[in-house]
Amino acid sequence: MSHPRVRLSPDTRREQLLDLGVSLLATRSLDELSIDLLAEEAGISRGLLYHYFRNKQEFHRAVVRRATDDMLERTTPDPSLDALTRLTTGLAAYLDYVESNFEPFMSLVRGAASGDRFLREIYEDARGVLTGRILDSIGELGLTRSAATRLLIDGWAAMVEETVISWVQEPSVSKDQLIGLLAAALPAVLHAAESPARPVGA
Amino acid sequence: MSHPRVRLSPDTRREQLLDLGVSLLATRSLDELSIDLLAEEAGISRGLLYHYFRNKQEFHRAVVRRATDDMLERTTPDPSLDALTRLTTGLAAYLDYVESNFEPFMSLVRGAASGDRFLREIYEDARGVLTGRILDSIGELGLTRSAATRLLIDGWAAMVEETVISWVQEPSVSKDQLIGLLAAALPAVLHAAESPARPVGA
DNA sequence: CGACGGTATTGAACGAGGGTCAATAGCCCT
DNA sequence: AGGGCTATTGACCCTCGTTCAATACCGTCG
Repeated sequence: MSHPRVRLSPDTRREQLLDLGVSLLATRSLDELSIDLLAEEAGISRGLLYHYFRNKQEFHRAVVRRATDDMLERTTPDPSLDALTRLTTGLAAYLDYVESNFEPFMSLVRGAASGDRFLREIYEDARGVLTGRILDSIGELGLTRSAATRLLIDGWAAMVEETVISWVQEPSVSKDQLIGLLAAALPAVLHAAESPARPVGA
Repeated sequence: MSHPRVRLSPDTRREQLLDLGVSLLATRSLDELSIDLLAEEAGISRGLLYHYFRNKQEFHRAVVRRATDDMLERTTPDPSLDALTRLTTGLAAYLDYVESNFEPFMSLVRGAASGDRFLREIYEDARGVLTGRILDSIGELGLTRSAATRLLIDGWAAMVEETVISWVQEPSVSKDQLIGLLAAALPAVLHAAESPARPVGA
């Protein structure tokens, strides 16, 4: 049951551990990813993990960061396309990613919400990249900016996330319809900002 | 340092522990709410907690459920108002709640995302109540239902949540403006569903 | 008003899991 | 082939959740 000691280069070992960590998220949540389990799966001792990561938190952060980098890379739109097509293909790629990596993706979203400030930052950075892509396309999409634009785009992103998660678990419309809905919701929300705000009661 | 033993009725004790749990969330995240800390603050031994709750998870769930019940109660709209006013006053109450209970609120949202299935259920139930209120008002708001309505209302709720959290941390518009934006976004999003979906590339 | 009994409460003990470190042994280099 | 650098180990400690038999508070009844 005990493995022979195998000596790898630091880079190789680190990569192995991160890759393994991400793949384990397919069947486990982040806080079920214990040092014990990882060491067992990697065929190393628990102690070794601490040569590569300061503690479990930092390891978790590194794993989540790797997963989000992967997600961002896979959803990068082709810059030669026009803004509207970038939006819809970006949404399609995002949807595909969530569909085929549901558990790791949920770990990202969950981790975001966990108490850990750094995990939350990783998540917010990732969302920032996604919304940044939109923000950059605003002019080309025929939309204008206001004080609330950033806020609303972030809100729209949250809506996309929630909707996609719900849809993957229970598809109530076709994939193309969903993409169409979400794409249409973006200008709809931003236009809502331009109509005067109604004063609230009292 | 050790307290004299105090014997309370089960109901009183349970209430005390739940109330204390909720109030401790004001300065701590859910997973920083340890048995040790709670026992210390309550002036009881750790063991006692296990007469009232099966384990820590169940205690956490009970605390979170209490916090969400509180939130739902405080944001219940006056049924004698018309639908649009219910919407805006409901949003205003929600905003007020998040403002004055930011940390406990974040614990709810965070817990939702944590690995715990039951915490997620509590969160989804709470959101379900909020969106149910909207769903019930749809006709009165002059909106129509389609296959995607539920999905989009959930999405809109996620947008509200995200936007409100961002806004509380960095108010970039006035409170009334924010409420106006969010209220306007609801019909905007639902109308977007009615325009035909654009087919996606390829 | 005092003892008595039910049960709320305790605290010591256990186990699981994170974190540390001096000792060990693979692999590359000459 | 041997030696040295350092990747790797495994035993140890500590924190924290959890259990349970023993204890003592408080309402009740004589």
